[in-house]
Amino acid sequence: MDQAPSNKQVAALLRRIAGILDIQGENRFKVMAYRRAADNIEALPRDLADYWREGRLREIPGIGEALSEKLDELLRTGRMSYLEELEQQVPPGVVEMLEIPEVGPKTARLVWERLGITSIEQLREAAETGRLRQLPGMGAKTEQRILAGIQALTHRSQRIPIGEARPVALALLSGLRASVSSLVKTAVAGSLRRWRETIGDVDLLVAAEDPEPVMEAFTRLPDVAEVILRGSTKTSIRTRDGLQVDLRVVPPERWGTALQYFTGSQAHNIALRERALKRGLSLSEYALKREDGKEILCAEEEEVYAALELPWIPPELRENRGEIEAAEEGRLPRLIEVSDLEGELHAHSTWSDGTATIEEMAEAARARGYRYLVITDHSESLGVTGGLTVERLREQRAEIERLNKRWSDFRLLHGIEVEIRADGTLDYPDEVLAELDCVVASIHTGLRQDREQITARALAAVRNPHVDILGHPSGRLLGRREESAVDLEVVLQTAAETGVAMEINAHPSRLDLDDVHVRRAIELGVPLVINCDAHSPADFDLIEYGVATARRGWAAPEHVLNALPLERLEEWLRRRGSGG
DNA sequence: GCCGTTTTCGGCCCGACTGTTTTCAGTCG
Repeated sequence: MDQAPSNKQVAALLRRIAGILDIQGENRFKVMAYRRAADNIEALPRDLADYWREGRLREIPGIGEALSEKLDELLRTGRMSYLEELEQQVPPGVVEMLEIPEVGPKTARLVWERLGITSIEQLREAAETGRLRQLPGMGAKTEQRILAGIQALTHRSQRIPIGEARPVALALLSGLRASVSSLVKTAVAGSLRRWRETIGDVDLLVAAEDPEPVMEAFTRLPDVAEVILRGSTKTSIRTRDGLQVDLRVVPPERWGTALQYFTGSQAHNIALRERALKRGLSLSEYALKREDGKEILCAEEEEVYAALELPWIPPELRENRGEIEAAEEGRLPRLIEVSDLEGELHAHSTWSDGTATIEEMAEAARARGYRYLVITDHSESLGVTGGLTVERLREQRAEIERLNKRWSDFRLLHGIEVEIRADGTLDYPDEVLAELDCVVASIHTGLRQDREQITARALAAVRNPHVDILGHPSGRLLGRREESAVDLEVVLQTAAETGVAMEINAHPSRLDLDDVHVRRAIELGVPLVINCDAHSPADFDLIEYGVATARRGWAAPEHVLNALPLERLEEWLRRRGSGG
């Protein structure tokens, strides 16, 4: 085949196999093995084809003999005969039904075999005309649930960027705290607590002696549009803007096991429970249970990990990507924190498309305790942003020098976010870039170029001795625009040679680099910068999203340039040779 | 299907909620 399938595409094929096997009633552990392999392949920092070429497929967790042979066939020939064979056995429409919430493999198989239904549309008709209820175990309510599921599928609530989910979750929690006085503890759990870049549904956890008034208050919050299910300890609602929120209430003495469990990830929890079993313990959200049935209650999360002979593991690492092994061996990194940061290296002002003056931006940065700020307005060719001509750029430098006379505890540096043009050249000649303290090079246009072309552009910037940082390297906008076709592996390897830093753009619509490539960058020795790409003083608050992404990529302060004090940062910039 | 400081064979996380049930199966996370 001319182009190797993407990791996402391979994962989709494996999930398709899992779905068919599931419908056929295959061993559920076999089905799970395919799904787990799909998850692991999707989380790889490099193309599966790279591992294949290097003969390292079986080093990927969850890939054994059978799967490596199937993947080898796929990568060699572009086909997978096992899947083709399976697809002959179950109609595609039946597999599609698995996408419907409330419809699982048993239901899909039942309606197919007993009623000959082979599409979602036929399933809808059968539910509407009351034909489903003639099947064993199915009644009118199940028909309604399936119809609601099909409805939900058609305008399905996609995973939303964390930047949209987090404020909603925090608002619901504070609403709950305001209306119930008996809450002992509250927390955001699930993927939000792990700071995943997108959120499927929001998990909230409350410790209280009596769950009933909490449940009651929760379903009455003003933002609640629909109560999906209402139990004694678990309630799910949908907010007006379509976000599903699950609330669990637990007794305070069981808070530790509950918070651990509801934080996930599922893969991390499974690994932890397996570890518990090896120690003669069974772990659930309620307690650790010994073989004699005696419960060990954990009021704090630390106690859960301690019982399993592990140090506490930060939520951002809980993806079963080696964190349990690292914890066991005392190799957990000291993850970077917001308070480690000394400054910001990517900020705009009214000189281009920012909303605040350089002075206002500087004072805002200084008020946060930063020691430095690099002003990086847009370069000339990005016309819509009011990009700077060389002449304006030099006027800006004078302004920055003037402002710098005010502070002894803070310093403005003069930089640029220079456009990497569609032909791969930079927006300013080298001698202009050489005048600047710090150069961020970014791609904003021609993002749909093919892999070869756009990678060549990124490489040209990474190889330019005046460039210090590659800005938002993948170009993605979460929920709105896929990443460009750029070959990040090649870019990172080249950056490791030239010493150019990669940006972790903290804006929650970008989070670019993502966690997986942050970890790869660290592995290759590429320096990182966590930048807000601030266009206003309020944007500095977004830094927590960037720090969380860095933490998910196992970043420690020593991996991050803007954790350096000013003097050492300037030294680094001077050594880069862009200016200084 | 995978995997191995109890195993190369025999395990593989654990529980809530719902509906159609009179004891449990299916789905979800």
